Amino acid sequence: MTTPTAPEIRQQFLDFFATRAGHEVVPSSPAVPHEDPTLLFTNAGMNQFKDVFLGQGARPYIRAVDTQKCIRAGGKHNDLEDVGHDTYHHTFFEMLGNWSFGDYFKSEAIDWAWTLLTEVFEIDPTRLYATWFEGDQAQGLEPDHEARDLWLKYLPADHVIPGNAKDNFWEMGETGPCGPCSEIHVDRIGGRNAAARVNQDDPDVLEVWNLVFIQFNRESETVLNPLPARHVDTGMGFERLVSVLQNRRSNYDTDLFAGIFDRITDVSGARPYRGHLEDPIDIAYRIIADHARCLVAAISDGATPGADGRGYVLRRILRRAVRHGRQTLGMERPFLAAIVPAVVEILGDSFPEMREKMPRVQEIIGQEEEMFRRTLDRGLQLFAEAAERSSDGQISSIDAFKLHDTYGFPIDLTQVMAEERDMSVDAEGYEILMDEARSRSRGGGDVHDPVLTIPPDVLGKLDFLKVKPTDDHAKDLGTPTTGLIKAIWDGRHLCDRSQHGQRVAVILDRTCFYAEQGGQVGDVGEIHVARGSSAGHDHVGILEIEDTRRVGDYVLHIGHVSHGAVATGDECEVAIDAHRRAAIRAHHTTTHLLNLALRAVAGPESDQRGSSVDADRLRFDYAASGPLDPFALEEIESRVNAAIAEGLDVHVAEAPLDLAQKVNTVRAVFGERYPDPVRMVAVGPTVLNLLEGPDDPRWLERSVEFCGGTHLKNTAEAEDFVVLSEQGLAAGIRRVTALAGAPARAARLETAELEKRLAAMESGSSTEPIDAMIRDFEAATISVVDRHTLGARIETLRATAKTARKAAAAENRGAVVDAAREIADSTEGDAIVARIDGADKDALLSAMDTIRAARPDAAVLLLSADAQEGKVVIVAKVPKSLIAEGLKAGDWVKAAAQACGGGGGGRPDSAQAGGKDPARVEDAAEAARAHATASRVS
RNA sequence: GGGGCGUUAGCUCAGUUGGGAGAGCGGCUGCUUUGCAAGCAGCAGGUCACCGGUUCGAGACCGGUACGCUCCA
Repeated sequence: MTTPTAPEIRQQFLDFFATRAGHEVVPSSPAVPHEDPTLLFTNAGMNQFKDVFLGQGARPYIRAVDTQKCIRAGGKHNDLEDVGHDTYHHTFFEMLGNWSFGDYFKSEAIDWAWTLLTEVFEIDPTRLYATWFEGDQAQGLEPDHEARDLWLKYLPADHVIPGNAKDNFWEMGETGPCGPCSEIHVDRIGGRNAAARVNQDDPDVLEVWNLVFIQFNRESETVLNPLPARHVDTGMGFERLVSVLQNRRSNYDTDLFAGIFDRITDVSGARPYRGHLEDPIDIAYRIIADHARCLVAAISDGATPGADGRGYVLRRILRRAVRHGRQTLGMERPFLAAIVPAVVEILGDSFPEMREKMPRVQEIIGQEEEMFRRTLDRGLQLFAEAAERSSDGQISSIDAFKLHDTYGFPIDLTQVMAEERDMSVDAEGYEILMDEARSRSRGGGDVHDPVLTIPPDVLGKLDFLKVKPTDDHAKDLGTPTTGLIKAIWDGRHLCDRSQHGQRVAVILDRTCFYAEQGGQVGDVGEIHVARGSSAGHDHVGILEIEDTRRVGDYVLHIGHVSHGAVATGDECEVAIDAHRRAAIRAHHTTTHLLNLALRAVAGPESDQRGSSVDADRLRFDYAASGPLDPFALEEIESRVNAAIAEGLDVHVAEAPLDLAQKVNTVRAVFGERYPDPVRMVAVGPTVLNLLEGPDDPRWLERSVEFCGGTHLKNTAEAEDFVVLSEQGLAAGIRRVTALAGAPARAARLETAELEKRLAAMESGSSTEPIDAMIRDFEAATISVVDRHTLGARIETLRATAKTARKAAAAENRGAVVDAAREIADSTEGDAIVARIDGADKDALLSAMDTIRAARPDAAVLLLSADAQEGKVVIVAKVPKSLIAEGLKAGDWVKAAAQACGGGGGGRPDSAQAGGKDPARVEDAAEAARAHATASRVS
């Protein structure tokens, strides 16, 4: 028998379920889940079907088979530190899976798994073991005898093993769908009974496949409810399967990794990979190969290394790979980008996006590696300082921790470097500090608002109660409508009624509210119950709606009862805040125009990466390698305004997805899944025009997007468009913030106001201080284009004002120094007290220098009254000889300052003070003279 | 999401208990020279990120904002 290759094995799996059992072959969802912010990375095959299990979504098929890109490197499943040290941990792996959505269950799933493993893959049946759930009394869970009995059809009793809740009861999270599971394990050795080694982390007896039977929803730690529909979710680790079928003892000894190892050998010049577990060089090989696969998968799906969230996880992975490459394989220069093609060579056929995005992936990895090099350089310097400080040959725990926590210098590197200097590191103290930091940063876990969503079993109940999906066709018009209250959800229960002050989510039979979706915020507004309920009660209630969300096909109106009470069955009048909606519509339509303008100005690579459409502004995030210059921003602003001036009609219609995607100008959002039929929003041409001639080059100048949002009827209604700012969000992602409609008009007014003031200053007809102008200018909400032009003019003014100020100060200082000379010449005694009005602190100190140059042995106290500013400045210096006689500068100025409503202090030889009452400056001078005399008498 | 650190001249960074904003490199000028980062002297260059507070007085202390780095989840 010839050894099958990895691609062959993958294909056999997909074919088996597709041809024998009618499964739909579904592509992997992205390894970076754009739609689910609660999840750092796709970490299991079920992620892309989560909405189905939650009862919030459906698919056109009830059986599916796929291979899913998975990353486990952050959050709950974190295998990062294990990778490299054993034969089977990965940060990136493929999960093969077959799925039943309310269709087949345990018996079919187990039969097919057995057939595939023993007949198609020809695994020796005596090497297979199966586990089943033994039940858990504490949680009130029954044993899964059904699964046990199904396995006993194929396996002898000593190969069918019971397992506890930890191993054999699968849960999606603390709450949510769950159920018993059954694992299949393979003994690589054979010819023995390995039952005792199952689930013992024995590298030769490993779990290959987990069959999960989802039949409950967990509401809380103690409450489990049966699900309306039961599902099957299976997951088989592809790399493990390949190692078994290729008869290798390590996942890393398969053709999934060989090509990557060869490439690392070429790039590093190190000796080839030998596959030893303890060998540092082989460990480095495994780490680099695994991490390279992970980085390629994540970055080609749109993630970028960064400072938080998934970006931070990627940064750590990259740094770990780079460190092992440098420390162990001796690669001084950036190398990781050069490994990428080897990864793409192996995985690119299964995941075409890797091939497509390869140049960009290499660019991002190259930049990040360069950045890490700078961090290391800085760390080296700080390490040297820390080593210098150490007196006992040990780097202190505080230094080690600070190097790590504040400067990102990894602890193991600190240890290596310490050893090179025959020093050690206080690792225990470091761990204590690290634990403290960890518990500090835990703390505030976000409290999610239970009213905002509805768990699957309650959704099932709604279905049972025949609450139909909300008809929200009226949302596009947004005009007031009437409806019936079908359900009230208080975050825990469905209620019949809700009273004044309560916060609830209300489901109506129909609504004109728009639920948050596609970046557009949900509507706010009011729901009035004006008449009695069907039961004839005579009551009135008002709901203030603060937010609108969608759960499955229901629209949730979230708010509190501000007056009276409301009950299910009530008829109500439904009205959104129409002014707010108008601003939102203007922002949404101009967001589309902005997207188009960006493509024209910044190039076709500037894909949308996020969007927020609110009443007071819009934000648009896009992929970009660098910032937009002022001319590009001006071009974008004027392109959008040109489309507004044209008065183009906005057409909205649904179209079959396959036809819609053929339209040449459509720009789909990366990683987004679109429904079929899809809703098209076209600015200019009608949807019919587009579908009839999808290749018409004229469309390329028009905006056409797949979008569920609410839009203007005609671009002219937007009136104006203003780009507020353009800034970097993360490496490779930039954000444009902009305004349209009324907020844009306000911005233009503000610009006009500033321009008027500026012009007055330029012509000399205004004496307004430039500093006030600059403050207002910086705080202003105005177009970035206007900011640029006004900014240049302000800069000119500022430079002029600065020169003038300096000249005035120099002149003043000249006059002050002249006065000082006179004082030096005309004053008797060795304690000089004199006034030089109109001098600021610096000028007064210059005067001081002048006098002391002429009279080195004299103590000098100078006062300056500034009637305009309303204050008095006092400085004093006393030579050593007079300090000895009891005259201290600090006391001296204090005595003077107190006489004119102030205070002050300083050293005995030099002090400064201030007073608040210029009218009493002569009193202050008198007090100073008195103090000088009195202090020296005593 | 929660911490830590940073932001001072064109660049790299000092700045002690709050009391006159500094160094090195770079720039300009002059001199001396002209073999490897030349030497000497002089000069210019700063809303100490921004806003508010405490104070007679803030680069420094307190609060907030922005940006950057970094750690943890």
